[in-house]
Amino acid sequence: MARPREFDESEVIASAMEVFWRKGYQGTSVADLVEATGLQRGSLYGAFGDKHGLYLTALDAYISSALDQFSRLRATHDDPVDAVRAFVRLLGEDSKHGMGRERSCMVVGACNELAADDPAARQRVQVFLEGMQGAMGAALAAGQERGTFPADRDPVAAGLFVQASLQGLNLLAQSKPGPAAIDSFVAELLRTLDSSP
Amino acid sequence: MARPREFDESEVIASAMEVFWRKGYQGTSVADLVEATGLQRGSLYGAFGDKHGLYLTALDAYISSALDQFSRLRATHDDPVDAVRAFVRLLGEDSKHGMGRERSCMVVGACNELAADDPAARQRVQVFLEGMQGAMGAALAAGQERGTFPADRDPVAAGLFVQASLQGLNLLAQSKPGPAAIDSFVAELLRTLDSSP
DNA sequence: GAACTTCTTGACCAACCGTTCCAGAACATC
DNA sequence: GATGTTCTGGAACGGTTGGTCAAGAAGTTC
Repeated sequence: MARPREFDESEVIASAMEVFWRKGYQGTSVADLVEATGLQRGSLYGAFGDKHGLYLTALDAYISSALDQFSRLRATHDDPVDAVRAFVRLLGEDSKHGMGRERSCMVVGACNELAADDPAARQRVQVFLEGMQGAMGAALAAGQERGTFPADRDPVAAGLFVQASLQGLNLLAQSKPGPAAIDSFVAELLRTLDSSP
Repeated sequence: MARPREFDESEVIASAMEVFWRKGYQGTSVADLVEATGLQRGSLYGAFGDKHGLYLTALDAYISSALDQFSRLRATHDDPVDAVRAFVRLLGEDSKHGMGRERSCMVVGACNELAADDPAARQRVQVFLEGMQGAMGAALAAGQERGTFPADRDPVAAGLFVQASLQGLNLLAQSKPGPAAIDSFVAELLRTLDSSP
């Protein structure tokens, strides 16, 4: 044994995630990371390998926190379909708050920037998609048993649809068309949860 | 008058658009552009100012070609709602073809990469959004008069929703979950065009 | 407290970035 | 064919990039 680390690894990851989230992978320089985390280059490279490794670690943290967020909503809502609704509303509010600044989805950023050429990043995107769609599909299926989601719909397809459609919020949030557009989008998306085929 | 240009400007823009579309703004180096366009740096800078200017030009070309694409569909379909359906199907097929390679929406890329810090790019994104949503809203409103779109729905809100939701295709295309997921998404999105509130 | 291991720090590096510049080529005009 | 203007090609530039490295600091173990 020898000298222990002076930093809290999870705090460093959180700081790095914040920067990568806001500026993207290519838009973030190592100097940015040094400033954001408070660590020097040597420590950063010693702990995470390189910039790419740190990005993947930050992306993992983002993904599991996003999945946790939905799990918590399921736990605090009796009706699983209400949990889905709450999730959609929550992301809509987030989009309005950040309004064009940093509030988009980090996974979408990873997808557009890296997924084509970077298998490791693409695998993370897939984990996120499958996890989110699985959780949503399960919630809607549970809703069917409770009678709160139309019995004649396919819960898996609906879960996939909701999850994918939510990406439209990125476009609306970052192009700043105003909160009304976001509210309209959220309302239309919620509407699809109530209608039968 | 003096020596005329040896290149076709619109061909150069098309080549540049292709590269920017595939690799993003920051992911594209001037060397890439030299290779793709066949022009040398001097000519490139002489004709378009700088990398940023060339990008904006390429983005403009992409946007007007996308708007044209929908216009053509309107012209070739009697029922305006069918034109919307055809557009959705077309983008779905595109997503399957490119499968994770280059086929995402260039505007979404611009949005994620530049819109936050670059007013000129953000303005382009807004033009695209408003143009697309306006065209879709108009088509759906025309459908209402023809009786092919439910009279009790808001065509503007529905147009915005379809347009924004289509961005979900980027996620599905680039994370390669397979053609079945894309078909499922397209089917669900088309379904929303038929159901009343 | 001596020895050993690991962490931290910051200077340093080669490679690449976007951009500039200029000499020479190519055309239009007269 | 001389003149003037623009375009082309490629060398060159300073700045930034991601990544390395060595020396000293800080613990842990015995």
